[in-house]
Amino acid sequence: MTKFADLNLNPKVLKAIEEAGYESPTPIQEGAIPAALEGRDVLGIAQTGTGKTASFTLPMITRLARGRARARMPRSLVLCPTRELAAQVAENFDTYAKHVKLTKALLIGGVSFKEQDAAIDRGVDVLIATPGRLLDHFERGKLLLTGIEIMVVDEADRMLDMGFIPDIERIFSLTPFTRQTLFFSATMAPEIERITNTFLSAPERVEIARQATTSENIEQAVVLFKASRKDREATEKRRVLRALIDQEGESVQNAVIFCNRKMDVDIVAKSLKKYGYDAAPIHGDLDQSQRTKTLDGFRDGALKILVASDVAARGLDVPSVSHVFNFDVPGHAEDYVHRIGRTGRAGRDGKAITICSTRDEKLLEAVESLVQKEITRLENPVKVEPRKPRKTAADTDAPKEEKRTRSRKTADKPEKKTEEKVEAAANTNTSTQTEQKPQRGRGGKGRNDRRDDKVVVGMGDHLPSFIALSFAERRAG
DNA sequence: AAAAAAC
Repeated sequence: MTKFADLNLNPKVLKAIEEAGYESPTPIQEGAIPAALEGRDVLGIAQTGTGKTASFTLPMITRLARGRARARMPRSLVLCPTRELAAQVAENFDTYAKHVKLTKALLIGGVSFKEQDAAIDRGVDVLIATPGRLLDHFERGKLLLTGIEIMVVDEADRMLDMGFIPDIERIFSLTPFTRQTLFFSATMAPEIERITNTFLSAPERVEIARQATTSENIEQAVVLFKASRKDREATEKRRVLRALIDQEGESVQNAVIFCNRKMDVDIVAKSLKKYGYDAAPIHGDLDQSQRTKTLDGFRDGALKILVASDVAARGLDVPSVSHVFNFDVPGHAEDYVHRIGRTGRAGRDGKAITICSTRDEKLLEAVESLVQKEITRLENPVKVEPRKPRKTAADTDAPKEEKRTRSRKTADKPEKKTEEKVEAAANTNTSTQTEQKPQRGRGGKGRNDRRDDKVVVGMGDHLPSFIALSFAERRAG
């Protein structure tokens, strides 16, 4: 079996690898490192979790260990689709370059330019960046890409999904064509194929068998969920989620809960917190310091439940998670594979439970045909409640709160939008919660009096018809 | 129907 020691890496890099506790390269590393060390282009087809990052950082450090960077002329460039991924790559450089003198800068959005500018001015060997911020620096004339010796494109298929390909092409065109290019993608979509044909020359192609289906040690289940009433769908769905978490009990060491929308990420996280769960949200509308803080807390075990958008579905290096819950069935079946791949890593067992609303059954079919198996149906852990009186105070309250959320959303205060949404969502929750508890009588117009539907409360029978509709329906109609 | 990424 090949050892790192057989790979011609810089002895100082080997020492750091050893200290990190590694001895043998993964298949992608074994395939990519020798070619990269020879200065050849590499086309790596592999997913996260295969050791992809080290397959380019190790040879890069070895090659960059000689020579020094000049001001504003970085010697190498790594492009990543998300800020978190870029930060992870930077950490990887720190780990393996700790015995080598190497300077680096992390150029990502959401943080101030000042420190980034200063680092570039000093001169860096490695620039790790998301495309938007990199081009921003370039356009300010702060950066020259003509000194790039090695360029890495990480997670190219995700860049494609996110519409970054024009940016990537532009960045390629700003670097010398003599550069070495290391290009990584999980799939080879036609557009990716085109890019590699244009910008790579005689690459060493290293392909790691794709996890076409999901790993065997992940137990998968789905709960088919139907709301008792349209306007209570969101509330009841959150309730199903809590019941599922409770049902798993102690076996939930840590979990990621995925939602399809950022707003739901906020609402679900807020709601879980309210009910005493240790949960925090992460998505692209939260500011960067918050994102970093939350993710760090989750990594070191201080936070138990991460409620996430698909920002966390791919590429995020979250240590093995015991559970993944899909609050929504993902809109793209492939994302299902990425999401549940957050659990069952490194041979450990994991469990993935998906909540599927009636309207998402088509999406579930798509998922099942992709993973090529039928996902075990789980009984809805929330028992059907005895029929409730048709109208309660909460029923008239809740839509009012929603209405407020909506009008606030249109206010021109973009910087506070997210915060207000959460706040409004929390208000919605409050009324929701009340809804499930027995109502206290209120000036003789208590619950019992209303059972016969005789007493007029709030708007009484004169409910504008749109109020009874869900948000989605209002928007659609 | 969405998320991500620049200010």
